Amino acid sequence: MARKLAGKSVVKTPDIRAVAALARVSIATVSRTINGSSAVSERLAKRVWQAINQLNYFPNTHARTLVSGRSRLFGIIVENITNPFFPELIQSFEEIAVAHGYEILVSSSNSDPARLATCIRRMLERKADGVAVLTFGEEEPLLEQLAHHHMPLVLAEFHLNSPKASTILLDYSTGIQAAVGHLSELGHRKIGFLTGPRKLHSALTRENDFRAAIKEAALPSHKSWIIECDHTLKGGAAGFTQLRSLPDPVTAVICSNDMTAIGVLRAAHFEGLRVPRDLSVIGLDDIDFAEFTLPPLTTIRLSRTDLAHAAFDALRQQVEEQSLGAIRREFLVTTSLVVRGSTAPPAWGG
Amino acid sequence: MARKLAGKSVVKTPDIRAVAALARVSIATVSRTINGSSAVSERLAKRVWQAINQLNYFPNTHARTLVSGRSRLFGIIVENITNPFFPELIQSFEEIAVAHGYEILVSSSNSDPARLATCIRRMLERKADGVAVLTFGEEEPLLEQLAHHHMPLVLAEFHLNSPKASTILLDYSTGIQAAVGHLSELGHRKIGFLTGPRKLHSALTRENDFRAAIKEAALPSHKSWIIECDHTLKGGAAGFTQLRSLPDPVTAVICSNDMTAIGVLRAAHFEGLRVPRDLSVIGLDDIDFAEFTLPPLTTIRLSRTDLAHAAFDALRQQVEEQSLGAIRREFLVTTSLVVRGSTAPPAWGG
DNA sequence: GTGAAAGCGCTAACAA
DNA sequence: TTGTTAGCGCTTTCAC
Repeated sequence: MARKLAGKSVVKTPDIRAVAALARVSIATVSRTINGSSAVSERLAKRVWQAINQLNYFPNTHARTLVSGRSRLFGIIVENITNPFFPELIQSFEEIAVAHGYEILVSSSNSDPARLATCIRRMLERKADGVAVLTFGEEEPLLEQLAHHHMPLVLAEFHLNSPKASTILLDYSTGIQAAVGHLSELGHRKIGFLTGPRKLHSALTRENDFRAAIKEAALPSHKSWIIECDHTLKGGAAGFTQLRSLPDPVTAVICSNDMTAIGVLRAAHFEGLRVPRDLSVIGLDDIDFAEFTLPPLTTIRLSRTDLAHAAFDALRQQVEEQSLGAIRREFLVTTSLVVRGSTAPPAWGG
Repeated sequence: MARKLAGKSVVKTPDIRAVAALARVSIATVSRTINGSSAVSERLAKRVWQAINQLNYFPNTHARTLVSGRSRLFGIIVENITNPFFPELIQSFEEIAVAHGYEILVSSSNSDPARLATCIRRMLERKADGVAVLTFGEEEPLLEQLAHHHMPLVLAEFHLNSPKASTILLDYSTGIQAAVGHLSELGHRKIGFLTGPRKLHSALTRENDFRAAIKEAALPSHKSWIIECDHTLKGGAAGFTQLRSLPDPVTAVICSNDMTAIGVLRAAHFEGLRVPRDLSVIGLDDIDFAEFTLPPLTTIRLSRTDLAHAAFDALRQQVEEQSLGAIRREFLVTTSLVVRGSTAPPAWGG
């Protein structure tokens, strides 16, 4: 039907039959040669590979998926592709996946349950072999749906009660403790915290780890020193303003992510405050930009490559491990402090 | 085989036959109802939809693709997902695509021909219905391969001689002229330009447009005022250093993209220069960050949503338009100047 | 070690 | 308007 178009015959892309014909073998032999699924004599294998190269043949993944039930497609759902942390994460995940012969389906939920529902539906329709849910969010009810379809899953910071779900544990406390320790050594006593949206697990965990670190360091704390922001640049700027209006301002602030911290840097500048002289600022993530802010941002590094690796490994184990039982269910990714230029001893107060 | 696992029978995801059986119609009727491909009586359609909902059925896209030859998959290849311009672009493209029932396959070439080859191969294997190549690059030879497979294509700034390829023209000159005009009005006479890698079409075009604008404004020009950078933060910083070492330094600089400009901002700060008092800086792209640099970046805006729309429309026309001939082959996306805080009259020289 | 043949779930041509 | 049926390109029994 599409073979003749305006009288000009169109070359059809070669299929397994064309290869078989050229190599003078059966299509089964071609399939076996490509997949290495069972032994093929060297003589025939050679002829097959020759034919494949000659025709520039590659298998139709859809046909393959249809019969084998495996798509070699991994989904990755992130919170917000517009926060540089996530592209960097996706980039790592893609590299690893492609190196292992997988393709990826990217979606961002934008912390919107309706959008997440669409994402999930798309993953289901495309028959992803597994999905990494790196939204750090509060949309668990929806995830039940994925689990219900027996979709291998890996979640950040959340346990789903499904035999096919594993969890990546994020150890923020190591990095946060280091940050509080660093500030304390510098002489700061009054340290604020700009959290992310509290509906996010990750934000809540970070906040709790901060509280614990403050307590452990025997530093004073005050309710008004912890302010809920939204992990965006604008949110950080707004948070700063709120922080400054306090009767008894802090001398240092730790932010739930780098975007927030960068927002603070900017707002501080506009209000005439010099960082770090008048205020020390620490971020969390260590996005590529962090090194290029003014001043360069001291931050708690959360490795994207570690996270991507953990996510991919978890998924692959679920999918490829037939020895059910030997599967690792929990993966740990840790954090560490990177000291740059946005922290210094307090100029006043202390 | 997978139906019995540890003695527990697993529910198979429903197929079209299950729906047909439940609705007491043929599978063809189910297919027709879903696709609206030909009229189905209301009575039966209602029964079908009921069955679909009851079973929570959705079609298997792979089977669909196999028989129809259409995957409803669009590829998008970008230059570097780590430059915030591209995630913002991908986000727009994804939104539009999903709204029209398409899925997207994201890849980044990193300006590496070998990687681009892999990307192309992946698009071909997954039988993308079309690919938007937004690498702004110099990898045309490879694209011939895509064109050769009759893959509908849309390219930025490059004409491919294929009946299935269309082009998005980027009008940088409007924005660049405005930038030069703005600087000139401010009193600047010596304006530098930090280009991107010259192997990129876009970088070369921007540079040429800059030269033309300078000429038109009757401003002086000097070979050493144009420096090749690489569109990264680090590259911008390096470019700045080079610019400062000139015997007769410029008072303003336009950068080929925002990343470069942000790198300049940072390097200038470290060398003790104040922007914009000592140096005016203009970027290009207007990434989300541009508003949050110190000072906020004056920049030439290139709309991601416009670009994404153009790319999607171009692709969709190629794929869905059967009336060959009525297809638009060229799309135009324009640029404009956004004045913020990184430009001011020159303090000295002028 | 190799080939023949039965589908995977769906669309579309053809019949009724 | 509806149903029957032939594949789409591939993997995987099952014979040989």
